[in-house]
Amino acid sequence: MMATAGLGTRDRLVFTARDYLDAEGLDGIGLREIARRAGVSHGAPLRHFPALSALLAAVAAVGFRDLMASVDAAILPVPFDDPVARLAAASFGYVRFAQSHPGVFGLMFRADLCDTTDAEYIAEGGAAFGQLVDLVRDAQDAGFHPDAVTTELSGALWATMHGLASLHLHGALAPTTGQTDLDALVRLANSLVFATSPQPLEDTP
Amino acid sequence: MMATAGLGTRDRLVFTARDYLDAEGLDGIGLREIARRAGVSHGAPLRHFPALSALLAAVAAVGFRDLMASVDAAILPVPFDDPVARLAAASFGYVRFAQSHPGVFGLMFRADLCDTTDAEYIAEGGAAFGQLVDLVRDAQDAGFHPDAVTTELSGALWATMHGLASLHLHGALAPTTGQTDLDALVRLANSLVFATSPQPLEDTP
DNA sequence: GCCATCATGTAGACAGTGTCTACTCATTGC
DNA sequence: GCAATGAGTAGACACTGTCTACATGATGGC
Repeated sequence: MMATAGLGTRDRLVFTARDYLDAEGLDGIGLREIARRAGVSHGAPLRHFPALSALLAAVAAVGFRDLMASVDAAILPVPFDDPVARLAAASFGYVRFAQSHPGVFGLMFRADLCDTTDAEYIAEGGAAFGQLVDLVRDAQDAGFHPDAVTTELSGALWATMHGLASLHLHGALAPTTGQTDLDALVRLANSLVFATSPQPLEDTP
Repeated sequence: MMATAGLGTRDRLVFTARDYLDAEGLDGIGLREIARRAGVSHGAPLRHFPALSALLAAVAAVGFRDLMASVDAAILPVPFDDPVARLAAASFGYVRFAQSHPGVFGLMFRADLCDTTDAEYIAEGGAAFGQLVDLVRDAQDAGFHPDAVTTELSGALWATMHGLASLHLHGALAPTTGQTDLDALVRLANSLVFATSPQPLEDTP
């Protein structure tokens, strides 16, 4: 829960919505509910956003920043001289953000709720992908699939972690795989993708 | 578009909803809209389903059957004696279904729209995952990550293709990766996962 | 044959939604 | 001092899913 005192109405609406998503999830969020919790009338949000989808796009943009922070935190303890390990660690940062903020994470990829043409939404989403691309480029320089197109390789790796996070939040993985520990599935996916790199990671004298 | 003449009202509602999803996508679907298109009053669907979410769960169950058929069609031309190639081919069946029926595919993984406790929904979803597990088991017998837990390995592979399909439908992949051909990304993801199997696929005498 | 029962469909009501509009009020700039 | 603007309120509107009362038609028991 974030303190919203001292903020302007616009920012208070954004952070109220974020708090709602963290507390109640994606279900039941709406313009009137956000306005109620922010202590303003149901028409007030439309003075700051042209529609609900614009407000939610602003919330999603904050979510992309928080996602990048979660990835940063995950790779922080991994030494710079092991770029593949840093990339693998980023996976945990991604799914852990999805796990700790399922409402915001779900919102970020819902085009029917977010105005995906919003400039801030596009900018923050692009920055988050850029963070991944940088990690992938370093890994490629260290011998990880060096011939692949960096953005495409990034997209494939992104999809793997995004799929794990999405299916986990949907509740589809636990009853089918029998595995309730998402970290274990990430480790397995990482071992599929990273452990068998065509270029060996260690020097083999 | 499926002919709905001669069907009972219940089935006509399900197939009308499926036609709507194929034609218009997930946005704007609703109980009253389905009833209008099926030519019945807005209250009629509730005589056959306790709520809209139950009707949509029935639509999703049909979707799981269609998904299985798409995967079956994709592996059909691949010979039985190459289980890893069959598994790789299944990936294309999965994403191609998502591409050709984005509305139904999106619905199938939306717990806020579908009643995920519906018996038929659970049964068909489980059957679809079982189809994947069988393919994975055969691949493991042929040397593909033979030590992994089959259901967990299946979940990880499912997540990769599910993530590609989801992000593609969200429109996130094209502007970031620059790649508009989803099949190319599936090939790349497959090459990440399959090409570098720890056990060589060919005999190395 | 008749009558009760039940399944099915209709129409209206109700509470809820997002958005639009008219109105109020405080602040700002000239 | 006053016009103009930004911000907030309250009510309306069309729409939604669900509930209820009612009509109708088929079925089964006597």
